[in-house]
Amino acid sequence: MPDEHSKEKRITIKDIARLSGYSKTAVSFAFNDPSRISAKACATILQVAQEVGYYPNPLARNFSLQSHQSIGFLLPQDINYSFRNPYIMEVLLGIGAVCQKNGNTLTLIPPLHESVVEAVRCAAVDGLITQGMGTEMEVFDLLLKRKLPFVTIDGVPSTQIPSVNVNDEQAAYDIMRLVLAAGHRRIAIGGLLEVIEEDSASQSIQRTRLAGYVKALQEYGLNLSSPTIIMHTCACTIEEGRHLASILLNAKQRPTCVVTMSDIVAIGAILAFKEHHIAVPDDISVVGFDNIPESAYHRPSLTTVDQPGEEKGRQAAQLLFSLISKKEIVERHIQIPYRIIERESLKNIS
Amino acid sequence: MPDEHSKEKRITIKDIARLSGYSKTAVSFAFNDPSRISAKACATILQVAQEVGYYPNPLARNFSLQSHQSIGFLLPQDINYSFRNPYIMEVLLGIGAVCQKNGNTLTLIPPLHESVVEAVRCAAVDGLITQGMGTEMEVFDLLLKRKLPFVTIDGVPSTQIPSVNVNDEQAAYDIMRLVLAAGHRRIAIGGLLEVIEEDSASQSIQRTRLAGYVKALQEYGLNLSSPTIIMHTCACTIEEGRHLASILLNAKQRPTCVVTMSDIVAIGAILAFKEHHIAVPDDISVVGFDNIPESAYHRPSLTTVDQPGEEKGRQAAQLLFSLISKKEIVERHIQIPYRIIERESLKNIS
DNA sequence: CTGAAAGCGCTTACAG
DNA sequence: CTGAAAGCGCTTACAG
Repeated sequence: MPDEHSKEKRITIKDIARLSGYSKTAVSFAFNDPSRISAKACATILQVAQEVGYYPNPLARNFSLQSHQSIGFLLPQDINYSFRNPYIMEVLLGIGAVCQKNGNTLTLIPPLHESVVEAVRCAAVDGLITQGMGTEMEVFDLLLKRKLPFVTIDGVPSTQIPSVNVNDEQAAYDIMRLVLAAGHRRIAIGGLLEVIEEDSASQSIQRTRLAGYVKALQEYGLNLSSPTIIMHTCACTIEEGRHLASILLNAKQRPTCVVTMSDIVAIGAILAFKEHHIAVPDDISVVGFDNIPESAYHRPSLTTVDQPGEEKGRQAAQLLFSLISKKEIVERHIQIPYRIIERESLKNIS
Repeated sequence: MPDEHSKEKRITIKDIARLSGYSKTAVSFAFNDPSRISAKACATILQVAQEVGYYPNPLARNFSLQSHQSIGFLLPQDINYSFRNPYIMEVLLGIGAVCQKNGNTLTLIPPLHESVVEAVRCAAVDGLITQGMGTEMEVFDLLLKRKLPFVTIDGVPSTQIPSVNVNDEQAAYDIMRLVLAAGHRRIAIGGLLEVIEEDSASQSIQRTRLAGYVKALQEYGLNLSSPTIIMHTCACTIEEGRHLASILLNAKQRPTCVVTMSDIVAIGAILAFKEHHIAVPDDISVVGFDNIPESAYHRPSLTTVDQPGEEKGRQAAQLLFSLISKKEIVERHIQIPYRIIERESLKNIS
């Protein structure tokens, strides 16, 4: 009986109004715009609130204001993959830093019940950033329907969709040229290519990069159908890199160079080669993409394409906040510079 | 005039009710519990919703259900520090994996307007996980007032507060003993110690670890006041590790071993020593804490305490979800095993 | 099976 | 300066 009123029943604005003798309006103003009420009223209200430990319920507040004070980062894959990729972590850091500066939280949105679409439906955010999502995904439709502002990172730039990318085709072209110039002609290409095979209408960053590879190959009289060019689909994880290597080990004609679309895959492949006593780059060369910090430390260090994940995250978040606040957007398509990084993992065999 | 009604005005449940000829109740059921209405009603409603691209507003839904479908991860420091620490990333991965499994999002909560308290006030989550927060923080008061379930990782276990830790005192004791057994007597200790100095009533994991160090030192007739023992406060970043090293370089009597409370600090220190041509471990030994992946790759590899960040994150998240759903909790204080990892960075000088 | 209505806890134009 | 009241868009007992 004594703690009858402490019976769960969380305290609301109503209680504070009653307790302080002011209206709910006044209580609300005390917290949000004290200048609208007298100093005395404000003091009394805050005092009472303090005593009973009241603070406006964020959920109700957000609902009333129709805002979440949070943006989302949509993970295209299982979190166990995404989060193990240092490149994604760099992107995350960039996004997070901007959120922090803007007083927002950052909502990580993994596939819900294994469905990205489902996750987007339920996402309680003011806008979101996608990473590595192809245009084939119905996700974008949904986003447009929900009128939820969003920005893609490593998506395929289409005029309607705000994006942050490096020039993927050019970067892919550059690194493939480097490989070819080093004398390699038997080349394996590893990337998330299943998308491409399945649905020729769909676009993805892998396809964009592939176009760059092809352009370079053609200059050397090669193409994807050439007998010395092997393509193999491969998700963006270290294990898949290992797996890719093991497959190549068993190929009749082993390639002299493996071109991957991700450092993490390249590193996985190198590890597997090592385990099978295949020396990189002496027996086989490997090149990556991203230039994650590990690619410099790793032995052999990785020849790769440097793209600044953190900067991409930052720019994407800034763009998103501009979209949310409906500021005039100067440019909805941001292109970040990349650099080819030559290190140890590519050997000149010419 | 033609697109008068497309005038922003997002569609709501009301519109679907009107359009479909059913009530809002029916529309709601169509999405949440189709068994409560006729198949025909459901089909009609879903059909209409489909056509106009309607889906229940998550914010309103959450508000009505009084749930966010999201848990928070409270970052004690600037995101630029937290996110650069691989150990934190491991914890994050563990938490994230459980969120994904439970169909929740994970809200990253950086200090809001540089205030952790402010951040907690505004956090729109069903519960949260803190990492590395001392008991001195008013944050816990607030959490209790808001009746928000929470779990601490690397906090100081107090009976009222659910926690996930290794046995920090014992682990610290073990590694310090290892250092002493290797013959070291001039020892520098680096950790976030300012808390301790400022407020002796406060508790923190650093203090717990320090107690372990002291216990080991005493067995060798030493204590924190011994002239050969140097303490230096040091935040948990690679730069601070560098800074710590530069200070020790200038000490009159250089220590023979640096004991840090974090691998990232240890690595920073080693890098700085290297730059000053001080060889680790030949000129000076360094030991860490955490056993982040880098500490195995790094040259010299790091002697350290292995604590599984991912596992800690996972357990903390599972515990939190249990608290939120008010399941019977078997154990509110989880202790995870640790291991001392002996590698290259500690030299035997006896 | 179906729907009118209360309720979730705030914010904020509006009138006084 | 102050407060009654509408509104944010859902969910869900409850009555029919």
